[in-house]
Parts: sequence; C-alpha cells; structure tokens
Amino acid sequence: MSPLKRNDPSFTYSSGSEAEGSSPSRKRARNDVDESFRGVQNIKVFIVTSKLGNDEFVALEKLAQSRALSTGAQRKGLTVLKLCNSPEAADMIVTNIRMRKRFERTIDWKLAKGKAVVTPEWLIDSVNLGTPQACEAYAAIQDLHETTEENCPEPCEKCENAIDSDNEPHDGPLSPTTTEVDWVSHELEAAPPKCDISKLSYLSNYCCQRPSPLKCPNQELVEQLAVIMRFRDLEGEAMQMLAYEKTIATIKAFPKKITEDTLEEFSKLPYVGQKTMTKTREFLSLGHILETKTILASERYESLSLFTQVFGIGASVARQLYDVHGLRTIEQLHLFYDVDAIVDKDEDVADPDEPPEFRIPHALRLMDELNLKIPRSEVESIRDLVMSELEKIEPGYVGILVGGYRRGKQESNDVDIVIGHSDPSTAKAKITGLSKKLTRRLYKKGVVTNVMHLSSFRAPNAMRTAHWDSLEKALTVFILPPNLKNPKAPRVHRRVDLIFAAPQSFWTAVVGWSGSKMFQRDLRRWAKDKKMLKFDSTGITHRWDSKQIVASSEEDVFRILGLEYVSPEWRNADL
DNA sequence: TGGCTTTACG
DNA sequence: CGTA
DNA sequence: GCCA
Repeated sequence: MSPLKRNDPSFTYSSGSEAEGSSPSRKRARNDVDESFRGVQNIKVFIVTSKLGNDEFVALEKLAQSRALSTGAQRKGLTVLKLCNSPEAADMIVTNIRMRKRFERTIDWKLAKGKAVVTPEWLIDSVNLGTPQACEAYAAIQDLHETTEENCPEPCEKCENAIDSDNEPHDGPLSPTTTEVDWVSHELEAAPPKCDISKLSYLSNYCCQRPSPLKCPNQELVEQLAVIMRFRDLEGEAMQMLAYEKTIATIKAFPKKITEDTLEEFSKLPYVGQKTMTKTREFLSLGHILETKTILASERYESLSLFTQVFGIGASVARQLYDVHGLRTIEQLHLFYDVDAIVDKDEDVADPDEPPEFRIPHALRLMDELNLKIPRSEVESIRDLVMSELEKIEPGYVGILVGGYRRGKQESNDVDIVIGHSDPSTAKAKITGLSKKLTRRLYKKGVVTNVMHLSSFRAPNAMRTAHWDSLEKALTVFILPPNLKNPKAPRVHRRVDLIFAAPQSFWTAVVGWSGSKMFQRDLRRWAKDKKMLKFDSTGITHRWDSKQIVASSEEDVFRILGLEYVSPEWRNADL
C-alpha cells in the first residue's frame, strides 16, 4: 500500500488525551466530515527553534499552517496540524537537533519521552503526502527512537499488513475515494521549503528530478508493461528491458490518468515512443496489452520467472535449465541440484564459528521463506536487534533502515541497514572490520544463519579511486529469535544486507541504498552528464582529479549534485 | 548508429 | 554469470 | 526501445 493510499478520510492518533479508540473513527463515512468537525484530528506540534535558521523556522511554521488550510478547503482531510507555543501542550516535537545532550538543554528529557520527537522532514513529508507519516523514519534523537515510535500519531494502525498485495485495487470500503487525484493536487499545492515536489517536473528526462510515488494513477498500465520488461530480461534482451524500465519510470511520475484526452501529452513524455504508444492504446481499448497476455500464458515465462526467483540463478542460467535440461518446475530443480544431499552434508561439517556457504542448493531450500514479504514491523525488529548487538560491542553506532522500507513500502523483500558511528573522530576505526565482527557474533547467537557475501575495506590499489576503502557490506540470511510475547509465531528466514559506512561515505551510502534502482541510476547519469561528477554510494568525486566532496547530510548530497531534494517517498521510479 | 550507471567480488 |  |  502506498503512503498516498493512507490518505484515508479519517485517521486517529493514539497519544493525545482526547484520542478515542481508533478503529471506530476509521470507519466513519467520509460524508460525516464536512458537516461537523467531530472526528477531526488535531496534531499539536511544537517546533524547536534552536539549530533552525529563522527562514527555516518560518517556512516550517507556514507549512504546518498551510496544511490545516488546505485540508479544510478541499474537504478531504481530517488532519489538522496545530502549532503550539509550549512543548508540554504538544503531541509532537519537531527539531533539527540530533545530539541527545544538546536536545536535553532545550527540552526536558522526561517530557520528551512522552512525545514523538521528529525531524523537520516529518512535517514536510506529512504535508506533501497529505497524511501524517510514520515517525519511525524521522526520529530526531537516537535515544528517543522507541518512544517516538510509540507516541507517533498513527494514521491507520497496523491495518496495512492485513490488507493486500501490491497488485490488487486498494480502494476498499474504508477509503471510498481514489487517491490518485489526491497526490496530483498536492503536487500543485503551494510550496514546502525542502522536499518541494512542485519544483520537480514529471517532464524531466532524469527520474531524480521527478516525483515518483509508490503507486501512480496508471499503475495497471505499469504492471502490464512490467511483464514485458521482465520477459525481455529473461530472454537476455538487456537494452529492451532497460527501455521498458525507463518508460515505466516516466509513467510512475506522470500524475494524470492516461485517457483519450491526455494521450497526446503522454506521447510527448521522455522514453515514450511508438512501441509504447501502440501498447498503451491497446491497454486503453482492451484493458490489457496483447503481448502481455501472450507472455503470461506461456509456460516459458512461468518457468523462467520461477527459476530466477532462486538466489544465484539469473536469466542466463534459467534459460539453460529450461532449454538444455528441459526443466520446468521447482521440484525438478531440487532434483537437478541434489539439494538434500548437498545441504545435509554441509550441515554435518558446519563450523560453529563461521557461517556456512550459501549456494544455489541452500537458496532453493529456503526459497519459499525468502520470497515472503516482510512487514514493516519486522523490518524494525531486525534493525533493533542489530543495533542492540552493536551497542554491546561499543556504544555510539547509528543505523538507518534504507531500501524499499525507507521509500514507504508496506512490505519489503529484504532489509537494508546502513550503519555508521556517531563519533566522527573514531568512526573510521570503529567501522573497519565491523562487518566480520558483527556477522560472526550474530551467527553464534543463531540470528544469522548464512552469509552470502562479506566484503571489507580493500588495501589502496593504484590511483583508480581514492575512497573505495569506505564501505563494507555483509549480505546475510537472518532468522529472528522466538518472540517472548508470542512464542508460537512462525519465524521466517529473511535476507538482510548490512552496509558499514565510514563517515565521509555515510550520506551517499544512505542515498545510494535507499534506491530506487532507477533513481540511483539517474543520479549517476545526472552527475556525469551535467556536473562532471562521479556519484556512487561510496561518495561524490570530481571526474578530473578524483578528489572527493563529502556530503554532511542527505540534502547535502542533492545540493552537491545541483538537484532539488527529493524525499525517499518520491523516489519510487521502479515498478 | 552508438550508448544506455556502476564495478568489485566470488 | 549473478549480486549489491 | 528510445534518444542524441
């Protein structure tokens, strides 16, 4: 479910004193709203002025007020943000301060524990997305992370996991209106200071200049094109696949429903050419694309798709298994790879100190589990577990959940965490070698069951790049320990990627690993084409002298690249 | 018609 | 070749 | 498959 979808007509929050049970009010019909303001949710916000420029403060203030106005005027939201003059009266505290000590000098610590303490980005994103965002990603102070999460105003508590897969229409009885319209109007709305999507344009050739929501008004067309894209990939037609990826990315940012009326404007968008138009016309008249239907009906597509779901099997190997060995099903793969014999043998010789290898037979045995989606709550539990283990090694580590989770996806395929250290003077030493140290500890605890890949800082190698000694990563399989509250809850193996970043690479790593893939690709393309810079998750460098430019925040990365800031929720340029 | 992000590692 |  |  997209954050846009959470533009539910009514949401409640659990912290404030006047909050009532949230599910009754969630079910209230939209029509009740305009008449009386019963059920309007006020979120009281206190903005901490320290560490905010005056301009920033005024801008945030305006933002909060504009939200209240726009919801009222458009009669489609019950969310009203109210500024208040004292932190005591507030539900939420917005601050630019990150260090606990400095924060404590401004706000009483005990008081803060009873509130959600978030960064200004929470305010900005909540207004842009038209609904209060989960505070999780916006906790301003590391030590207040948990209480911030607990005290966060919830738009729709825990309903997401039960709802649906990504393919289904979302508009159930609880959200009678379409959301597509909603985000269009937000885009046209006035101007928040930072992630200001009105400064972006869906006409740009670079998706890093376009606002790309999780779900777009033409999502069904996107799904149909994605089938062709995957098929081109499976058949080894990489450039055709790339073309479809670009077309899809363009459509993801197109804010209007494609109809006969908008078809002409659509045809002028970048990466929309003749082939795309033919298929779009088919979709408009038939409700589907002809080639898509053919592909979906083919045994070849079905088998190749299945095979490539196995970690370690790509399109090339999948075709070989299909064409040369005549395999069609996963059962046949199990026999072909002799899964039982190989995995059993490996378990016999398992080293108690070092995690076992992870190859195709192991991936096949775990395939069912690894293909299950991961709810946000479990993503967070995994992060908490990793961070508490790091805390035991040495205090001061910081971790940010990145990947699809950070872009707002309700369910993730894997968990990505970028790990740094809060003390810049010792961070490099405290990060170096951590990848191995941490994975070994977690393996001994039984949390990490496999390590697919471990990379570490390399020794300086000639003059190619000056900074690749700044990222380590561990690609692992996790299984959470039994839940004490619910010991019988099924535990599932999960793919977890840990990225360890030296300070000079931390923010580029966060941007790089937040994705989406296409967004990342266009950041690099933009840096090269327009700025003579080289961008990747290890840093930003000049192309002529390889001298690194260090970014000190996520926004700084965009600033250095000469781009408007795009918050993660608007980086969903992939399917 | 050449280019499409990037590149080390197993 | 497959993975990030 | 689309673009410069």
